[in-house]
Amino acid sequence: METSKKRPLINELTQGKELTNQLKDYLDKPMSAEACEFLVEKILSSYEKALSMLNRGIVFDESQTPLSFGEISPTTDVSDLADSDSKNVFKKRKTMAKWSEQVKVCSGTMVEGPLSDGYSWRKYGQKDILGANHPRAYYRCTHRHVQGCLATKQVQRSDEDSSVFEITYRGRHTCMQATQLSKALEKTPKQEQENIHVEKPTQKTHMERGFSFKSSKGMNTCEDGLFPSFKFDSTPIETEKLENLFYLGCDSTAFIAFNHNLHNSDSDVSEMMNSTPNSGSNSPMMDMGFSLDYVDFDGDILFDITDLEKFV
DNA sequence: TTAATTTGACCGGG
DNA sequence: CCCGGTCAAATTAA
Repeated sequence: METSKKRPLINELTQGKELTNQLKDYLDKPMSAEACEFLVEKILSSYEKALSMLNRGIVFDESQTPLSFGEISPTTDVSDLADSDSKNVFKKRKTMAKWSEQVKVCSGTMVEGPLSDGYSWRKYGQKDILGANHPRAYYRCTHRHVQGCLATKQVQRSDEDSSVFEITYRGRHTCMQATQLSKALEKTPKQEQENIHVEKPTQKTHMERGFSFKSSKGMNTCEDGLFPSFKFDSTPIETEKLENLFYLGCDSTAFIAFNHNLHNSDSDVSEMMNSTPNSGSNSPMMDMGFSLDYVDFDGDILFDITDLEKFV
């Protein structure tokens, strides 16, 4: 690998390591969930960027305001959380991971299927941007309403080189993609499957369908409607990438897994912060059985708290 | 008939 | 008020 590409990679990994050390130091001390979440957020962000560089040979990252370590204080009071849920949501928006990649279209083959970056996206808007020759397309995770996954991306054709697309991702996926989901169910013992709790939200009409565990057609598709056909000039994607899809509760409270093997007696609603960058087929999460519950985007918890007790 | 895309309206921040 | 981002009704694709 050329040095020019190695450097940012090393930096990213180093930052990940330092942040992890920070988190480790804080483990024994009283630490607010918020601060913890923030740190984990940064760590995952680092690794994601690094992986992205490796996977695609792509490059670049801007955006993320550099982390000032002083911001994270173990003394940050948990009581802050109690009175400021709305503030937290606001902060969440601002601190949400954001990173960019430049993807070059393979000029020859126009026969290739639609681009897949391993996730399924749904286009929700397109805008002409001031000073840009091409419009910007907006995508959100297909599972937004079903699983509350807040990940989005923007795609914009480069002005200079129209074979280059700049893709800006915002927020990590908290959803389980279809492939992940079926895999999880395969490995979940029958009895535990029956315990999987499905809450049907009643407050939001667009969520009334509830969570579906059966694999339906179309769930595997990863459309990228803006670009009917092109592929990466660097090859690796798919399987390896797909193994890394399952992130829980990194950016948001949107998707929470409650595990009965965990004892959270002293915390009421404890978010599990658990990324499972497993390379094999068995993630710890998958093996233990869990329930999936809704939380709405604004942070309102939609499931009945009494249901929760069955699982903790 | 359902799911995805298109596209103008809408909204909030600067 | 302008601009970028999102919503949602209408339209098209599956």
